[in-house]
Amino acid sequence: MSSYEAIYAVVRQIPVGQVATYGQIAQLANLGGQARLVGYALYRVTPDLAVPWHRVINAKGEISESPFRYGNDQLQRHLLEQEGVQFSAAGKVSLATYRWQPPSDFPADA
DNA sequence: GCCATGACGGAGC
DNA sequence: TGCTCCGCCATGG
Repeated sequence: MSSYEAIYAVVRQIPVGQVATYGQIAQLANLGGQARLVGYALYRVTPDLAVPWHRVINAKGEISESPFRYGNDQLQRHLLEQEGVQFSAAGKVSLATYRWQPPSDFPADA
């Protein structure tokens, strides 16, 4: 059993065409902002969990590469582009445009 | 049970 | 504007 369940649950709430930052996920998952745990959780996520990990990026709107993941930054970018997310020339996402805005009554814990 | 590491974030220089 | 350092918590050896 892992405490990552909350993290996965939150990530699964991210709608198509939108993205969320690690810090945002951490907050929604009641981690208080411990983005590291989110990154670690996504690090050990597997396709079996059916978690849209590709919609989670860092606070800079960039995709963090992970050579150990089954999908590299190229795949993540590709998946996002398929969902309608546009990347800047620097390979960054406009958080101001695609950042997921969770409802005020988001069931982070309940 | 302790030590080291990790898809980050924010402040400081 | 860009880089570096510290902090936070959980997992793995």
